[in-house]
Amino acid sequence: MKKLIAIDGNSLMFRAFYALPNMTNKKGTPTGALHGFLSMLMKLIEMKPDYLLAAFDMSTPTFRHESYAEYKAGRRETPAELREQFPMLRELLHKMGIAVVECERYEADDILGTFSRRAEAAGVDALLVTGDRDALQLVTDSVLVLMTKKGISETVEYDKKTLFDEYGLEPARMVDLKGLMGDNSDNLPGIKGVGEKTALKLLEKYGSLDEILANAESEKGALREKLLTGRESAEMTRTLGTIDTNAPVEATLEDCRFDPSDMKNALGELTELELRAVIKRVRELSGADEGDFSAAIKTDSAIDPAAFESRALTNADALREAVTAALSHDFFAFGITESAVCFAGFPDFSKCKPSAADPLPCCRLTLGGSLLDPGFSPDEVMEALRPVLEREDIKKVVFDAKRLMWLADGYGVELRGLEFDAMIADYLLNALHPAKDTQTLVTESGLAHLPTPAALMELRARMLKALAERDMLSLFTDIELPLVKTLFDMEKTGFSIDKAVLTELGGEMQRRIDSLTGEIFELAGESFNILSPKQLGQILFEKLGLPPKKKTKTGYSTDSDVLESLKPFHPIVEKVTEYRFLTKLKSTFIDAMLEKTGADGRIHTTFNQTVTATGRISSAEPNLQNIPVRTELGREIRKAFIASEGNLLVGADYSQIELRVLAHISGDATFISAFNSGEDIHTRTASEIFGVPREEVTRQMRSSAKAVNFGIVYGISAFGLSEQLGIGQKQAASYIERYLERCTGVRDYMHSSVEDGKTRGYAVTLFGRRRELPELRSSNYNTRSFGERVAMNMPIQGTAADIIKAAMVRVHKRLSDEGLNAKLCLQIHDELIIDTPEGEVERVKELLADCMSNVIKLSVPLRADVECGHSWFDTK
DNA sequence: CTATTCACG
DNA sequence: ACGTACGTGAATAGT
Repeated sequence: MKKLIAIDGNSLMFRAFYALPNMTNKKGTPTGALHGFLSMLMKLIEMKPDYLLAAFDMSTPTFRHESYAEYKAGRRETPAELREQFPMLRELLHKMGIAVVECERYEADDILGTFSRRAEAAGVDALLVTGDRDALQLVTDSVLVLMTKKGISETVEYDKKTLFDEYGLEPARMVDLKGLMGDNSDNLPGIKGVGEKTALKLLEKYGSLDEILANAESEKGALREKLLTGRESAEMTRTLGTIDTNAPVEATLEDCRFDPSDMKNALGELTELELRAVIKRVRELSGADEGDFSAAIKTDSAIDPAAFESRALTNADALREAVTAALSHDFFAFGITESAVCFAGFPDFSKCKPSAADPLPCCRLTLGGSLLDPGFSPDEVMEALRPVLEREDIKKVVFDAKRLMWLADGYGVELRGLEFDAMIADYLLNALHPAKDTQTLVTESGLAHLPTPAALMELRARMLKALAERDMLSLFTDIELPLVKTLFDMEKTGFSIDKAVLTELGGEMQRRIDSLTGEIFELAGESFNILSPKQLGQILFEKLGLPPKKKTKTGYSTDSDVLESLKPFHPIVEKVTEYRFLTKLKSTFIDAMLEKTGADGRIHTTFNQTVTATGRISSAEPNLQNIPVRTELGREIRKAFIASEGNLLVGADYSQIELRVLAHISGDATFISAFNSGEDIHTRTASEIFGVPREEVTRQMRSSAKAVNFGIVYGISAFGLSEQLGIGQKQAASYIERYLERCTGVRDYMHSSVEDGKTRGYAVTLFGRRRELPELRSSNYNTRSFGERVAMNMPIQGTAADIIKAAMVRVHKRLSDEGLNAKLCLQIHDELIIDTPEGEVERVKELLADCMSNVIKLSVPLRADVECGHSWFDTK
């Protein structure tokens, strides 16, 4: 359902002004009303209206003045400080692309009324925003009123029910109430001596003003007299209080269509007026912080739906015909939903623009069928489309190709010839806010209302252009797009699991967990849920009186750092730590993996290609990228991840890839020489920090240096490093200082990555991948500092992600080109695992190391360490 | 649905 | 004076 928000501009400005009467900017210009109005406006825009308008009164007399000269007489004059804010508001609204609506002889109320009726007629929901109770008469099932209270600090939303709950009246009777009570601010008399209480009582008794007046005689005493003498005055008040829902407003609903990204155009004016809080909100809501991507693919003219109305294919002949036609085209754009398959062929790219003359209109196949349309079974559809889907030379244009590959795979059909995946392109253009489906993408770019294949083709054209403008075409075409198929094959291959190993390990753990449970309850003197931080906190800090270290939002922190520091105080702490550790391993890894192992004895994870802000891949359901390795017991779990029958696992991981990337990007002489001469990088760093020869670096020094190197990659801070190392902040700061003194290339990189981030608005990897950095413009110190660390970290983590992705595509291609049966099955950020027939092991080891280390030439060598074994435990 | 905790790179 | 290391996903508790 589309939504209209209509604001009574005068009402809101008055209330905002009286809430902030003295606010001015540095130049002394009053801005309180503007500030209040715009803050409210931002809240309204968060509701994502499709249409938005601000209605204003005109200064000239209205039709109400014409019939009643005293209308609104005796009002205090508008203060000059408020009056001068109106033209500024108009200007701002104009720039923001928000319709300003006025109508000679009518008031803002009437405009709201008129638009609410127009919206109703167009099937659009309306929300009327005002502080004026008169608007409540306009409430219907699809028209709500958002009433401001206490100035503008609070709002109450009225629908028919809440209105009835409060007044006991239908919306249409609200004017009767006003007719009886009158309205001082409008100088409408109503009936003298009748206030809200009496009015409501009478309305409840008689139902309407007309009935009350007709039955005036049956009332007694003073009230009877009042009703009889006030009759005409009440009727006039009601007439004048009735909002005209048919005012001759020129602007149409369509004129009020709203696009948040247009608001960017007002940023200049807002800055001039020093409306800082508003600027921030405008930035966020208009997507100004997300670069100009939406503008780049945004269209002035939406696709004419008539030109691409999809033709329903209702019989086998029509389907065959459509498929035959598609086979003679270069492009095939399609989408599959639960109930339908939509597709269209296109002769070539230049003609993919919508035109009524398109030789192959979109076709729609109903799955399952209905009374009017028998529909096709999914099997029939896939079988019919097979020749098109499997033809490599027919270019497929889709959203989320990997999902479609799985879908086709379910029917034994292979999707070949992937040419464009809008989900991937969108991710490259806007990694922070990836679109969930075609629908969102198509509608948010203003292209069309429906995700038709035609709209998809148009999207393709715009996105390719946007990618080209950003120098991201190669990243898209050579890495991300082919990676889709690589990841699909990896998911399909899966990882073979030895369930017996897991079951055995799980049993051992459970026995230990059970005995720990008893010991903990014994030590605590009661039983409780050890996994509940709340209950555990009570036991540790209240019952046993241990000293709390940190607090969380909700209470005591009981994380592993805290428990570590509490170890000396009470024997229960160590037990709890072990209990936590074991239950974590058991439930997250043992139990979950057993659950996720399929009938084929394998786990098929899902690789997400569009979730991380840096370009990394993520793994889910289950996550195979966080299988334990750091502890001895945890690592045991890897014994259950085994090679297929007759195969071995060949695994390789990049050695220090992020520091090597840092060395390359920063051009730092110390790092480059260290890597080129094959030194241990942490030892080298230690020798720089502590100013001792490399031979004299102790284990302790090396370990500190390692933490510093990590810190550098994350965007160093003295606090973070001190936390990590358990040393003072001063000491940590001095490590960093000495480090940056010695590694000036790194120091300059840290500085310039932040500067570049500020000027460009985004961070970028060696391969051209971008991440927007809205945080750098924040007025909040913490947010801004975070932005700075991200600016330093993203190019490093992101480039490393680019590199392994490129390597994966290469490995995948070579395995297939060279006719090997080895299959990539897992990627863990800097590590690749290949399930390899024993006879291919040597070739695959070589191939893997070669692809990984030679995928790109940096100023330092990329080293990949290769291992092999029967289980993942052994490939280390 | 959010907060906390903890597994990985 | 402030309050932070970067990037993920999953289990659990508790609202």
